[in-house]
Amino acid sequence: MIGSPESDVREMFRRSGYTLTSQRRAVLDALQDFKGHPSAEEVYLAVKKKNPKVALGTVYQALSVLEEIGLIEAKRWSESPVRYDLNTEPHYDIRCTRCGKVAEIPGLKFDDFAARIRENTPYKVTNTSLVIEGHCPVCQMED
Amino acid sequence: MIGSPESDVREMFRRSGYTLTSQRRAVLDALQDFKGHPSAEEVYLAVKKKNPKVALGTVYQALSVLEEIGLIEAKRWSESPVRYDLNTEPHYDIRCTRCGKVAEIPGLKFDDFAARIRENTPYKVTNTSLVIEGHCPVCQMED
DNA sequence: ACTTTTTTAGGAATGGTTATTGATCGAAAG
DNA sequence: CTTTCGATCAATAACCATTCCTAAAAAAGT
Ligand SMILES: [Mn+2]
Ligand SMILES: [Mn+2]
Ligand SMILES: [Zn+2]
Ligand SMILES: [Zn+2]
Repeated sequence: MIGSPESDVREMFRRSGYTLTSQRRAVLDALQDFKGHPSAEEVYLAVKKKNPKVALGTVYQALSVLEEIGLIEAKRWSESPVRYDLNTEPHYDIRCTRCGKVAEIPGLKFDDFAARIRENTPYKVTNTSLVIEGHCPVCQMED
Repeated sequence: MIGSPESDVREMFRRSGYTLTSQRRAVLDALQDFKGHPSAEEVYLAVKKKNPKVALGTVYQALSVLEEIGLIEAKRWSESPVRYDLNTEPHYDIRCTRCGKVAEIPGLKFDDFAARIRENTPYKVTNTSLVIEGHCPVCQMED
């Protein structure tokens, strides 16, 4: 279920109490067109093509609303701005540390880390995420 | 082997080709005294107590040298500056998202992620790290 | 239509980190 | 010892991603 259909988008907004404004719609569309894992800046540039007066801050805000209501996910790597993912199904992404390209890793499934961790710490575990880096096929050729 | 003894420190520097300067020593000492997982800023403040004329940039530089030669490790969480760890044995740390405290999770061991990942992507996997967040016991009481 | 609330554009500000530069240190050679 | 010359340093400017601020615009409520 990549890229929720129109009705789902409306429903998510309705339930959250946020309004589906033209800017938020534009950000969502840009993300859809982009197909990859763009940064806020990249989303901004894409959105600006259709509506040149949208502000970068608005894109950041829209992204965080979209994330909050569960339509997109934010993913972080250490040497990169946050990247956004329309694919909210649980999956892992790997980022090339040479060219920055992000790719999905299909079929990779680990059993829940949180359970194991909970047995070993008095902390209440609220979030775990596996950060994966490497070299993409193209960049490997430069070795 | 937490906090390598003097001879090890010297050996690591010798092999790397970097020189063990008084500033780098001071940064290492500060890290030792601190005992936790301090940020560059915190290391800087600690170092300044004994030598008020060190610059923040020098601390950043020293930390990256120490990391490069393998005496310390840098760890990242999303809402925090990089934190440094004298404990270079493989282990996991959890960070409280409310108060920022970082604690080690002893006895937690996952089998190598990289192998599993490699089977599912054409990327050459160079690095994986598990980011863990939660609420510490103290902060849990505020619930 | 009027009022209240939410969202936006534009731009300034922030925080963590890196880059630049001229001064200083320090090991090795003479 | 001195001189030399690269490594390192302090100080400070620059950088980048992101957040914050504010007045204006848009949307929602009545
Ligand atoms: Mn993805
Ligand atoms: Mn640790
Ligand atoms: Zn690449
Ligand atoms: Zn806490």
